[in-house]
Amino acid sequence: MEKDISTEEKIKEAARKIFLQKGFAGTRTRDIAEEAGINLALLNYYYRSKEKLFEIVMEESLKQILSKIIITANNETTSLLEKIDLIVNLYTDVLLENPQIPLFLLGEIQANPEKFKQKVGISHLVLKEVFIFRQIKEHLQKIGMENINPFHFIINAISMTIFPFIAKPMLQSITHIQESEFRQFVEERRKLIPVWIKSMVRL
Amino acid sequence: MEKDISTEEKIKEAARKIFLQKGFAGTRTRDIAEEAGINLALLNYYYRSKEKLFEIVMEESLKQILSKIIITANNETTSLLEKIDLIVNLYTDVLLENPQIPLFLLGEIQANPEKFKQKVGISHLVLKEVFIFRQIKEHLQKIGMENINPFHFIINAISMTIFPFIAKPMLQSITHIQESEFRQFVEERRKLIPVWIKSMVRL
DNA sequence: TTTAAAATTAATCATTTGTTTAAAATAATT
DNA sequence: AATTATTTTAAACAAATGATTAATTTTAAA
Repeated sequence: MEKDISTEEKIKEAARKIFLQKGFAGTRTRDIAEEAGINLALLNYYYRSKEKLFEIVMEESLKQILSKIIITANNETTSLLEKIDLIVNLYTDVLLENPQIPLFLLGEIQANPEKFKQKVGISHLVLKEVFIFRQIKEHLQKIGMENINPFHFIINAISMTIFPFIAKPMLQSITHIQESEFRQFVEERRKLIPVWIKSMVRL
Repeated sequence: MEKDISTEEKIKEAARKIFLQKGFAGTRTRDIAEEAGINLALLNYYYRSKEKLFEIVMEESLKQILSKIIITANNETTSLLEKIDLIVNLYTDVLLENPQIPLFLLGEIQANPEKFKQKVGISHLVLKEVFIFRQIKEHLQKIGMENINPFHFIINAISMTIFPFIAKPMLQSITHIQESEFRQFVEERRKLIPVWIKSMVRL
């Protein structure tokens, strides 16, 4: 079936699985080797060090979670209305497939902020130039709410979409919720969040 | 000034500081000892093991973030309207003082779910018996939205309030946002979130 | 088929890290 | 003041862990 996958790839996938669950410090190279079904030395043979391997996983995860959304948010041809739908749906799709990514990324950055200062550093100004930012600003002026920071609504959409996935492990600890129930809950939110956001900005 | 603080307490406070930032696996007992300004052996002398010390920090953090909110949510004498205000304000207060708690707790649970299954395990049913749950349910019936899960609105309030703190390290990496700006942003949200929530449920 | 290169393995190394020990210093008790 | 209990310290231990080495096997090239 998936037998012709290279050793190199097998290691990266195993690393990804364990890094995402346990984080960098909580992961042992021996666990990665075992998960990948390879000899421990092959990890260093292909990737030099645990750190190098981690950086690859980290960068791919960052890309996975950011690239599409930034492109969508920056698209100048889609309206604010459709854009909200698109972003919520994009995140929901990615997170249903990779529910651990947000907690992994945010946790690693909190544990090691210096390491990421340069890596993902975008200037404060550049962020405000993302097109959706201007769209919200314009709309807020139209409805006489120009005094409110447009960033609030971006955070609202993202937080309501992502948070259930961040809280998932705790929710499962507290409530013993089933995977299917969780999925249904998220599918409901996929449709509800855009409605809520629109009501907030009177769209 | 704070010189008469006991060695035992010094260790716990140092442990708390480092555990919250680096997590259990990322923390070395030697770092705790150094932060506390004590001899390494004293850690084991007072707390037996790193694990025991960690459990204490963990439990206190859980209590810090959950106890007041649950009590508030379960109060039968405050209306839904004030309750929303209270919860958002309570969380904002706690998180401004301890911004790292959510990411710490959620990260540790994701890394080690089994450990917390029993520790914070409340039955699925019990959670639905928290009073605010019934209040939302009743209100939703009143406005003809009884088909929607009340839990959505609890998650909405919590996610919009907590998320900025969870995302703070990443926001700081990406945007180089100042501490004062962040604080102001959160203070704005303190007032806005209740308004948004109320508009969602037409209160 | 022979030879060179690449991939894999078992064993080992060096360092880190949680913990313990035994002695010394300090505080409390008689 | 003498004795006992408590606290603190420096040193060491044992296990864990990331990485390397040298030999072996497999694959590719000549």
